[in-house]
Amino acid sequence: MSTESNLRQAIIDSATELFMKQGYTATSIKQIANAAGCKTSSMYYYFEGGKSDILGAVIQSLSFDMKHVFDDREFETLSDFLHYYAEIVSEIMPRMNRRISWLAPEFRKLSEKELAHIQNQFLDMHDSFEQRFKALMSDDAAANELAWIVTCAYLGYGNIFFTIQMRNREDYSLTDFGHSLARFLGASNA
Amino acid sequence: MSTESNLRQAIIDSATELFMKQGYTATSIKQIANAAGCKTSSMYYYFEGGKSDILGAVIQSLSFDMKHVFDDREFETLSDFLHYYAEIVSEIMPRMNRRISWLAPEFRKLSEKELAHIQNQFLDMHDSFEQRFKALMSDDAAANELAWIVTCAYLGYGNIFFTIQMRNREDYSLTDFGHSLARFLGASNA
DNA sequence: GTCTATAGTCCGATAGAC
DNA sequence: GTCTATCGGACTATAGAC
Repeated sequence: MSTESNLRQAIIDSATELFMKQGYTATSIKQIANAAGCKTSSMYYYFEGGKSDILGAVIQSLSFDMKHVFDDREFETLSDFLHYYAEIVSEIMPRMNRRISWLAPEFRKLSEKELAHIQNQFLDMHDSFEQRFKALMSDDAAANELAWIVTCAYLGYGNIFFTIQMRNREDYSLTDFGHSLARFLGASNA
Repeated sequence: MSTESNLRQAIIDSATELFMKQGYTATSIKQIANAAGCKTSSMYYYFEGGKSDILGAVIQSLSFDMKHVFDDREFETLSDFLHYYAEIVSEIMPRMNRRISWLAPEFRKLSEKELAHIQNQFLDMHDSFEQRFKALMSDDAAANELAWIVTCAYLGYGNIFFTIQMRNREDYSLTDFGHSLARFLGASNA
């Protein structure tokens, strides 16, 4: 079917998995080669720039697909949407967070293009909220602000409870968090 | 005055700075030694376990001191407190975020004790909010929820705008964010 | 306590056979 | 395209002089 290289994709997939587990610096090209089923020298055929070229390819392959999740749904109130979103995001975010948390210490090394690619994932999340909120609130500026609050709140939850692995207090699930948010912010629409 | 070792503290300080700049894995013990003004072999006198022992010492030295900032202030409403906090946190959080963001990919390597030490920093932030909110709201359970929302929201802002270095849209400052939060959540008290 | 010297390992990368 | 073989360098850690 496809004439695209299997090995190239195998390298990207293996590298993605290893970077998520160990971080970029802690992962050696030998580990990537082993996981991809080839020798380190073979990787230089597809990635002339070596390890950093692989990093670039991995970043370009990251995509979160936030928007399409509720493109076909309509909501009557802000509260309805936020409660519905609380359920949806509980499924999506753990994976999303796992995919990018290892990147934080590497930002200094990234090219403009790679950095912009990651940033756009966050902007997409904000814009996805903003578009919804504008349909449910009369004040466009307020919809923009609220979209930032919700984005920051959810990504902060991800930061604390996934990245930091904070589990030693009574459980406070992502779903619980979402519904709390809906309750407090939903009132602002009235 | 103090009979404590100067070199030991110099190693911790140098390591802290380098870890913040480059991350733990990317920092070599030679770099730490150079910055501390000694040789790598000397570090093994104070840190028998080598590099990972230094990491432990650095983590133990991290402290954010959130509470005392407004221990002597009283607020009449939730909104008053959140608006005041918006200003305070703008000064504190950039430094706080810089101090811990490099740690994220290292959590797998940490001991129970070191992990708990970091987690307690977040719990302290939440508890600091919760205590305030209980004095300003009638519902204790709601105060707890709101404290999580605010904590997650602020640490999410830090994640996005400091760690991710997202600056390519129109400015949305930490102070702006705080006041937006105060406006939306302050209404919940009425 | 701090040093010099060095052991031993792993790293990223390249040359060249097939 | 993928391999074997190998280079020079950087790394963590240790031994032992002072």
